[in-house]
Amino acid sequence: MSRYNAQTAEPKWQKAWEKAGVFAARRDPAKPKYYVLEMFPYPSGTLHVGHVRNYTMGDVVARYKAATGHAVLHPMGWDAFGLPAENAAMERGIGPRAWTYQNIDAMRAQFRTLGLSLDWSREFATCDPEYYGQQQALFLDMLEAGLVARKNAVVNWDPVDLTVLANEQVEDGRGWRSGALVERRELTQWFFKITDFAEDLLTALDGLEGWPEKVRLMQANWIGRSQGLAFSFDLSGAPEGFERLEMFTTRPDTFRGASFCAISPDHPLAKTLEKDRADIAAFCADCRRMGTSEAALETAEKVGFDTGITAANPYMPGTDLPVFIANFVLMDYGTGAIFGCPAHDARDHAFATKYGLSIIDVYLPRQSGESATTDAFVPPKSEPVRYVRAISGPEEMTGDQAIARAIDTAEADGLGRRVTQYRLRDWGISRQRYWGCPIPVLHCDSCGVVPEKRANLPVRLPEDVVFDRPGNPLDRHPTWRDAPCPACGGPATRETDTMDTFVDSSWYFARFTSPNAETPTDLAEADYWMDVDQYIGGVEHAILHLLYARFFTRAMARCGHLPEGRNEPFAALFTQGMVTHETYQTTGPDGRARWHAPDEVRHSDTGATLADGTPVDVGPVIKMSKSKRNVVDPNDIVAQYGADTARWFVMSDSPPDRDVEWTAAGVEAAWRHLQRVWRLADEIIGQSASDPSPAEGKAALTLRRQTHRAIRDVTEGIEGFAFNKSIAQLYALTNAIAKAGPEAGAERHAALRTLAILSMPFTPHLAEEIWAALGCDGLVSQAAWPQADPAMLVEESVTLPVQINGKRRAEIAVPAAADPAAVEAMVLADPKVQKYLDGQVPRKLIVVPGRIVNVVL
RNA sequence: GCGGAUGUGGUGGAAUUGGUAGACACGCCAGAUUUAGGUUCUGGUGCCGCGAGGCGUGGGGGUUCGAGUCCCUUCAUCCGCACCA
Repeated sequence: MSRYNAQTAEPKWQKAWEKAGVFAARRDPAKPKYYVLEMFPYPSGTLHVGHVRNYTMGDVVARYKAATGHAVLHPMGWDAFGLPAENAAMERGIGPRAWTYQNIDAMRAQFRTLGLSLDWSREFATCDPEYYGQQQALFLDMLEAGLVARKNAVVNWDPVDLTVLANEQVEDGRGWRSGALVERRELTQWFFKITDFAEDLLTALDGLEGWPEKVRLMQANWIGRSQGLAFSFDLSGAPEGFERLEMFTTRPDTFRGASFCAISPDHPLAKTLEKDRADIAAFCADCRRMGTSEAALETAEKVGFDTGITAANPYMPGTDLPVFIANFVLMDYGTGAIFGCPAHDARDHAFATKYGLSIIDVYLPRQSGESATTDAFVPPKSEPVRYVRAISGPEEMTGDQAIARAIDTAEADGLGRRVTQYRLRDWGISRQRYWGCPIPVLHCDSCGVVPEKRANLPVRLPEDVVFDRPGNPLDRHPTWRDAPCPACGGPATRETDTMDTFVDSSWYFARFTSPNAETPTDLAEADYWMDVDQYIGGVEHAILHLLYARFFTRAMARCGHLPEGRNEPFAALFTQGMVTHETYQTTGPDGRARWHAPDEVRHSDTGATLADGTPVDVGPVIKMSKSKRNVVDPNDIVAQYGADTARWFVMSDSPPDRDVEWTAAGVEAAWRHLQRVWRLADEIIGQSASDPSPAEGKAALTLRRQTHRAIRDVTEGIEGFAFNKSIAQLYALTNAIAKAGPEAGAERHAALRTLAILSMPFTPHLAEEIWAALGCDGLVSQAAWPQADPAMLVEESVTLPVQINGKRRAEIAVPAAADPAAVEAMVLADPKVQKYLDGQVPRKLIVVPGRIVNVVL
């Protein structure tokens, strides 16, 4: 009996696939196309088991689609720009470019050992000048199409690292790396005008039926469309130029409950006031400091500063509403100014209580009619309430009805207009960093901002840079920075900001359709392959990456780089779960906790210990992370067990969208199963060679039925992204073949052939090995997927459970085709049923054909 | 606070969508072979009960001939978003 040796078999088949060019994507008019894509990896340098799971999922789909007659595109590339390369440059003196390409080489080699059905001929990295040069061309096209804007934006500036920080890089008002107090700085930045597409990006979500509902909802909330009224109140006591205060509200029905107005500390009025008033300046400074920390924001008390200015509410003649500067008003949303209605908004209520402002009911509960003095009364807008201070309309209305009427009235009175407001903001893409795609524009003293000539693309990143001090090395690289103005030829300087790396990942899927084109895409290729039929990746990209990609397909279509109307990049999206592992901890002599890697820990009946016997605390099962050291290196697994074992394990047990716990026992089980399949194949092939008995008889027929059921169920599992169920069915088929024994004759041989094809998407190397041993032609990776024969799926006889008053009391065997009346007779004749009947006549007899019988007494 | 999910054996999870709850796997128990590679094979394994039988899908109620599945209510856990006017 031979043993299956993954270490020799796997490289052998990988070479065979490569030699035959099995996975090269080819346009084929005779076949439907299928584009399957997993989110491309960042080349950190090491593959982790999360990658193995993610890419195996895509591989299962790709291999299955190829077997079912599709022209498959399944490419791979590298999301290669980004900050870690610069950090590496600073920490170890290796250039970002060298570091990145070295990582790519290492990871590609690791990927190769997994036996993924990837078309490597299309590989590229986003830091290849051939790629980012086309991205620069896209930028220029979008600039011409009016989709790019240049405007000021406030950023978190780290004065020590000389860099902009993301919100999450600011901790307690300090930079995460430098610890320096973060400043708010206004910079002129480049923006993509994603808000131009806000409405379309929102409404088109309805058509994305292949997306998880959860992700669609998150995107809808992010875009945040709301209808409301834009209006203004006249101010008294305000500085010149601020005679009116522009506001936006979604609840104009509560106008007559207004008791104050509030503006953001960043509002132009606040900024004007703070110039002459030290107390206001101090208050605003306080608010801004708070704004940098999320935790502080959450717990922050609502505070305001009474400016002494008042606003006149036209719907409450004679009242003067005090105007506050308040820490809870956002400049980024609406106009940065609100009116407060304490009776019907919890936050306004808290604010009014604190500053002794009046609380005026606009509407009351229909039944109790109680006033809202202790708590804000905020019923759903669809619920009818009793209006006591409506702008117009009957006493009883829903909030929605009252809002519509209030808007109509305000428009008729010339006091405001109906507007649609979005939460979505334009996408700022400027990054003050080196390792990114240069923005292809120059700044000329006489011509202003000038786009680079297309002939000069790509604007390459200079290679002779050093990271010996903070800041962007492009800023201090005169031979790169200084260049002739493309318009007048005079002296000019290059834009030294580079693009957000989300830009790189917003169109790579389109580039894969024609990775060598002289333009961003080849329209004919894009027309054939796009959109991506199945996209797979982590839910952490549910908002930004996916929204930006959706924006880019629209922008590219407008610029002629994608076929018109092909606006959605991903027809179907699947968000996979993470790989988790137990954590292991000991307490060192210094009293500090230490984390331990799984391979340092020994398990026995008495508990977990280190090699030297030190007891180990087994902690919770959490996402694998370097800091907790609960990681498993795929290299080790592949070297020890082979790629098929790793693939089989990560696809089994847990549904793909849930987390899966990596356990040594689970890997062992996968490995044992694959060995068992091989032993079984070995035995059957040996026997059928000497004894090719015909596949008749009962055992053969049973096995044939089981085989066809397996075809149906494994296929269903793959189609439904329930790979764990497919795996369970493959286990069941293996058990069935083993159980059938030699009396099933040649049927075992046929079942084994089917098993080889059905398991090919999961364990392709072993499948090839069996396929070859069976003497089948060609590669199983190119074999056609089997079809379940409907005749083999129906049973001739079924066992029906019999319930008496809903409790299962007996079973009867009936022919599958038996009609209900015959079944009824058989049930009543059954001795066990008669025992329970005890002479009574059933009131009712329910026969669900093929399912169940219920006798009601 | 708002929004969304998820709760099934010792464990991961199945359940034809209202029709035999626990497929498949891990683990465990018993037996066989005496296995040299990380054995393999057979049988058993929801809980209580010696048994007939009873109970059982987070808890409580309801609809139904029949509920893991539908409705109401409640608890727990997880995720997303957020001073969004």
